[in-house]
Amino acid sequence: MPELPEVEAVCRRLRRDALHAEIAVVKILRPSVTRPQPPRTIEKRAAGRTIDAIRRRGKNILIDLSGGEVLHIHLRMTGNLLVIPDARFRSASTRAVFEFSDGRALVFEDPRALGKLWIGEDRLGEIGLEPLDASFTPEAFENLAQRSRQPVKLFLLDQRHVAGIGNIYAAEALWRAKIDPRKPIGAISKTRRARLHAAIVEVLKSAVGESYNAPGDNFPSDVYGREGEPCHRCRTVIRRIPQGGRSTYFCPFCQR
DNA sequence: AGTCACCTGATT
DNA sequence: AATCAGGTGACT
Repeated sequence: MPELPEVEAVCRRLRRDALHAEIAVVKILRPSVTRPQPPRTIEKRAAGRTIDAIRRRGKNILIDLSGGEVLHIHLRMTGNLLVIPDARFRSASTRAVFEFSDGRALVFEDPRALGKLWIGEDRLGEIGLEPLDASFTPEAFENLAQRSRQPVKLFLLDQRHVAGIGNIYAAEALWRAKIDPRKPIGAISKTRRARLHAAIVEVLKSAVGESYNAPGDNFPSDVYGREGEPCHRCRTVIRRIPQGGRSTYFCPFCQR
């Protein structure tokens, strides 16, 4: 599921469904998802508390509990968080259950079990700018960009610069801005970097709405996953290349 | 900047 | 059987 737009959609649904709920019992069904924190720590410290607020920072979900505790969740590749009407309806990929006192439950679903849950300690580290905040101005982006020599695609995936962009939206934003993903970001013209800034905001904003209405899998894509298919602008065949151990999709004609 | 590790499931 | 996957952290 999750890049910023999907994580934001999860947060909005949780605000709708889970706010003010009281957590009665917590069950970590797959201990590895809390590593290196012992599952018991979460089970004990979250039980009996009320959900006061849901926040998002990049792709991280922060759930404020009564008494000042904070539950942190990262969905990684295949995680999802949702409220189910009956705590007994969990599936084979349910990795943690937060049973509410009214019988409903907040469940952490994750087929691959790569996601992470922990309580307490803030591990956000050197997290970057929040791309949908007013603080993400063209100037703020320009200041980061002009002094980096990283290939622009890798720069966008690096959460220390801008938080929340992943493999799909990095590809989509670069396609929109007509930039070669391999080019060092510091070597791109100021004009094109401004176009990239705008493309990032546009792509993320439009995806937030879509993913709230269609929870799950549908993401809009002009290039991502379209290797061998024609570019929507110029009909050139979309290419796939490895970058940083992952696939980058781009149009070799438009993006130069 | 590349490679592996963490995991499972879908697809070739 | 091999490769790929919307992520990231620890290595080299």
